[in-house]
Amino acid sequence: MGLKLTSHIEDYLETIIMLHKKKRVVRVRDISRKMGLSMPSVCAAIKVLSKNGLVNHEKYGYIELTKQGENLGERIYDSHKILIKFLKEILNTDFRTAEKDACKIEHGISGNTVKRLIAFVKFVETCPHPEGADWLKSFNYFYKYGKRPKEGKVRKIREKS
Amino acid sequence: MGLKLTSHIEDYLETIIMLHKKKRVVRVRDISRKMGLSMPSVCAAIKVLSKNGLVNHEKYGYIELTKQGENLGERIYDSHKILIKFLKEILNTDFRTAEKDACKIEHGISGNTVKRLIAFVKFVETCPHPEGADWLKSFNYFYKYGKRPKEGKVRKIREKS
DNA sequence: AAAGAAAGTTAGTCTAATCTAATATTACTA
DNA sequence: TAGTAATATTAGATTAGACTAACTTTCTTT
Repeated sequence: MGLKLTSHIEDYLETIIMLHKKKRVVRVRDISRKMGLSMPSVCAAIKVLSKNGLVNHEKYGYIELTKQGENLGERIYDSHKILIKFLKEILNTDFRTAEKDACKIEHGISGNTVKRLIAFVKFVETCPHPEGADWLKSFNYFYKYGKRPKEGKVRKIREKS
Repeated sequence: MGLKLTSHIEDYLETIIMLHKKKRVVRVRDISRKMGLSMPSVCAAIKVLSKNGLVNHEKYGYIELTKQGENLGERIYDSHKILIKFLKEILNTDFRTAEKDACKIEHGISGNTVKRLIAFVKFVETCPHPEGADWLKSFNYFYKYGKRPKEGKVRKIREKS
């Protein structure tokens, strides 16, 4: 099972998955707009995806995901989502930064690391309240003031930059 | 302050910083070996770094970092270290995976996210023992068994794959 | 100090990913 | 349904980053 895609090509696949979830039908133009790339660039990428059996596409038609393409795309998209979650909900970075960073990070990261990250996010989310308050709130306090909150000290801390 | 480097060029700079810490003197061959790239590739990269005022290099000579190159390189290297720390010590991935993943992740990640990650790692490390045992051990238990350990249940869990 | 080995450079090629301009097809609308 | 607008494709250029082969310089060893 070779199938070596570049991270750029994976980006296209991920975008197709995302569009597919919303639109049911995906065209070159949609991808082009979403990714901010020219249509010829998209065309070229589609050809590569097609050659690798990840999409079906006949000239001037819609772009359909094959089963394989859907599987791989979902996997990539899952990494994306977990990263976003980690960046936004745990590190508490702002939305735009999280999106930008996730895109940079997600490719090439090993499956195992993603698995661990997923577990980690779950672990943190289900964390009991060890310090008399929510664990994540404690982190935000820590980030802001450089020290841990005293028992019962944490209220709401909104700090996004 | 423009100075737009590609992530590949940043990789070279980071390698130079790392070598510099150990060897005091850095040559093309060292970089080539460390990165597993040909010497001509390194030469080309050095030219770019040189044009951007990050290294001084005269033909057939050693490669010296300028002040600016050192500053930027250190910054990049710091991100690298914090990522490694997060991957290895918190997510508990094995050494090789951590190194590989850190390389993929580190470029393009925003300064703010790195700052938050640094704080996060510190926060976790200084975590009191809320569950009757070390927090990270609890995570490893959670990763392995999919549920939180009961009070006083966590011993050593070595699980690296 | 001369010869051979190691390191560094130059020249030229290749691939991936982008673009613009031009052309072709399909869709809309008057 | 004919004409225009939107979409898609092809052709061709550019850039970055890598390579090999060939050449030059420096180092080492006898």
